Amino acid sequence: MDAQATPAPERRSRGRPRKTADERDDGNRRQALLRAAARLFRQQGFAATSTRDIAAAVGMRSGSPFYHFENKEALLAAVMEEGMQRALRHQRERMDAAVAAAPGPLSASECLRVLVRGHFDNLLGPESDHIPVMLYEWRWLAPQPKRVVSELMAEYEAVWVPVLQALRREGALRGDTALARLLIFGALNWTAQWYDPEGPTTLDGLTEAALQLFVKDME
Amino acid sequence: MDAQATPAPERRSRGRPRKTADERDDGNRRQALLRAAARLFRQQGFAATSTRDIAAAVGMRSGSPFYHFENKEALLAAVMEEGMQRALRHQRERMDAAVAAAPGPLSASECLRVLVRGHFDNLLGPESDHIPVMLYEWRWLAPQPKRVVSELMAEYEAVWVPVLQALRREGALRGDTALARLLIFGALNWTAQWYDPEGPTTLDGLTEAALQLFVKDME
DNA sequence: CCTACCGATCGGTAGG
DNA sequence: CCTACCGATCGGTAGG
Repeated sequence: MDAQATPAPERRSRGRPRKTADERDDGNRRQALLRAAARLFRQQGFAATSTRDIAAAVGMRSGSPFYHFENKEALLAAVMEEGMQRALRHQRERMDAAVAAAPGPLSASECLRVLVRGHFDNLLGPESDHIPVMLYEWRWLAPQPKRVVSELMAEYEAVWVPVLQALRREGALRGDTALARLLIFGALNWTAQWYDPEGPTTLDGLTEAALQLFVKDME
Repeated sequence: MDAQATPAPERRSRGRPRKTADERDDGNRRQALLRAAARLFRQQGFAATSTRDIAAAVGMRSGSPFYHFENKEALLAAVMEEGMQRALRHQRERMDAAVAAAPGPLSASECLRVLVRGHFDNLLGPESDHIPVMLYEWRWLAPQPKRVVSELMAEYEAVWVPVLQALRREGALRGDTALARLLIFGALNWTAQWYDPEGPTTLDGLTEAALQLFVKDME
């Protein structure tokens, strides 16, 4: 069964047109794989997505993703790490922009609004597959990248802590702030399950709904 | 490769001890499969759990689950349907008990407390694998059971609607109640990702934290 | 990055 | 419910 008549490896011209130099070898093939992996891991989950699916999505053959990534887990790790890096950058940019635009210092609830709105961008905006993958496919991450991504997540969440504590001092938030933070992130992260960008609610509207729910004494 | 010398099917005595009459044929084998499936689907996800894993968990051979269930999807559907039926029953019992125990009528925030506390039982209590499976493996459910389970979920959520509307009338909740409900369920459902029953927080404590976060003007 | 594989595993079935 | 399978698919690799 193994041995069979193999046709001579004749040099037939490829079906697909040859790629020009700047389409190839950019390392943008790697980027294309990452984007496709993020989308498919989100749609179907890590376990149900084959490396063949990912290869096909970018026009490669089944073995080729392994030229760019050591294995399937490494692809997942790269998706999550890139997602978290981008989310962190976006969080910083939004916060800096809000501080720069405000006439005076930002109130704690204004800070929270900026953080929540930015989180919705990271979670639900365009090119936002990476973060839902990180949240919902976490169990498949190998121990080593798990530590790396955990630290990035801690960094992301650390920005929220003083904001929540300030709200608590104002009386706009009650109870344990650590539990409040976990519950708030739950409410926000769960939107990835039901939010429809085509629906009537905008990300700004969603942000207001969240603030009305979490923060007391809002004018 | 297919044809090979098959040893005569001699009647050798089984390695496992024979089961007594009341251990067998109860339909409790079906129940055992459901429990094992719920646990494994929760731990590893639907796609990564093999029917062999489930069979082995209850001491069956690889083909035997298909004597009880038509296919793997039917097992998942049964886990979710049973989980939702039990959750609904538990919700009704808790609510009835609270009404019976109270001296007067229940306030809206007292109602919400009962609902939240019961939801944590359904999600995090003992024998609570079914509901997290339903929440997190939803995408694998076939269209027909999806309709069935959807209706059960709608029934479960419908109990919350008048409670949230009453809170809104009191001023204890602001903004759109439909959005508030989705955000609240998100906060509650996400606890399945991080809550540790061995940790310092009890389900009662978690309930209080949730009510402090969601409900304004709590004494 | 493709070709041509391999060994392992999986859902499911026929027949008893 | 077990035995003994099957066809399909999967992650990954050697060699170019």
